[in-house]
Amino acid sequence: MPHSDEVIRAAGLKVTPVRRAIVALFAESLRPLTPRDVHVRLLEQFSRSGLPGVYRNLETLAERGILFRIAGFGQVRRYALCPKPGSGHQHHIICVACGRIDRIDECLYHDGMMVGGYRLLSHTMQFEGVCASCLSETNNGQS
Amino acid sequence: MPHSDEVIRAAGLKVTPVRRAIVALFAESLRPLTPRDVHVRLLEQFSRSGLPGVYRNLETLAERGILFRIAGFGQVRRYALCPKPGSGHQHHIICVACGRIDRIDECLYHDGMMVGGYRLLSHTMQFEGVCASCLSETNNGQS
DNA sequence: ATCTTAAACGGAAAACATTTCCATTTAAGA
DNA sequence: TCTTAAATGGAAATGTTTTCCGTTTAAGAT
Ligand SMILES: [Mn+2]
Ligand SMILES: [Mn+2]
Ligand SMILES: [Zn+2]
Ligand SMILES: [Zn+2]
Repeated sequence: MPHSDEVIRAAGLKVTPVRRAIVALFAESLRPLTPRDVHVRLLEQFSRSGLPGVYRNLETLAERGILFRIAGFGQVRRYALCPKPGSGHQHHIICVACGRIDRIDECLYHDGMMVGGYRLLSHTMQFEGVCASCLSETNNGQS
Repeated sequence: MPHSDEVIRAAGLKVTPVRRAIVALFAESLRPLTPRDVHVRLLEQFSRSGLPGVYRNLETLAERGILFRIAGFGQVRRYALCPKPGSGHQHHIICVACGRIDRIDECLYHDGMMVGGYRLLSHTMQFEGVCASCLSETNNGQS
């Protein structure tokens, strides 16, 4: 009924209850989710949800530009909703103090540019830092 | 006998035959090596080399600043020799045409700078592109 | 309202990379 | 030599992701 169906259908995918729930989950979530996160949440609604189905759906949704696959924080994969379906790659930063993950909108690299003698085709980055609220709390923001 | 012993000893580690061979391997290798790569090469000299020992050694050598651990190219870890023991982090680029991996020496990010409202503590990056020699071969170097 | 079929599904098992455990060996300093 | 903490190999565990396969289902056509 909500908005998820449109997105799924527009991507040329079947609208299934599981898939609808997954997209809704990301639409509501403020943070990237791991396959395990998604699976746990799905089990609340579908007692027989399987992890392979979750992986399949997340990959499919990423291929269709609905989700973005985040790698590089540990060996655990995460996915985030694309701001608009089909919008490009993303970069993220994790706060070492509170674990929060945010999307970084600026990027200093652009595909096509020359880097170390290579013509750049794609790039991924992972940042670690201290978020604004943790900075102010712990007062190690300056000096 | 060669230079490896000094490096190992200077790091406060025992000089064992396996460890000496590992450091020598990296000193001779022009490219980063996976734990599996290292293990295969070790088996040529030590028929009873174990993979856990390889992992242990690579991590130990990385902790001591002799090797640098490269993550983010697929789910396979790689290690490269640090230009000088204790030199900082590295970034790498892989050629999608020939698979070659090179170290990138310039970097546009610096820890301490502000990124997306966070104070940056560390960062990793992985680049994909086409290397100079593949660029000239396939003549898709310009426009 | 059925029929048909490719897509999607769940469950079990496999595939991999990495880690843990533990008993044995060994480098290095006394 | 002697002593001991560090290092080692092998087996097994871990944790994530993938593959296989038989069953179910969404969606378009009848
Ligand atoms: Mn970018
Ligand atoms: Mn850097
Ligand atoms: Zn924080
Ligand atoms: Zn190349």
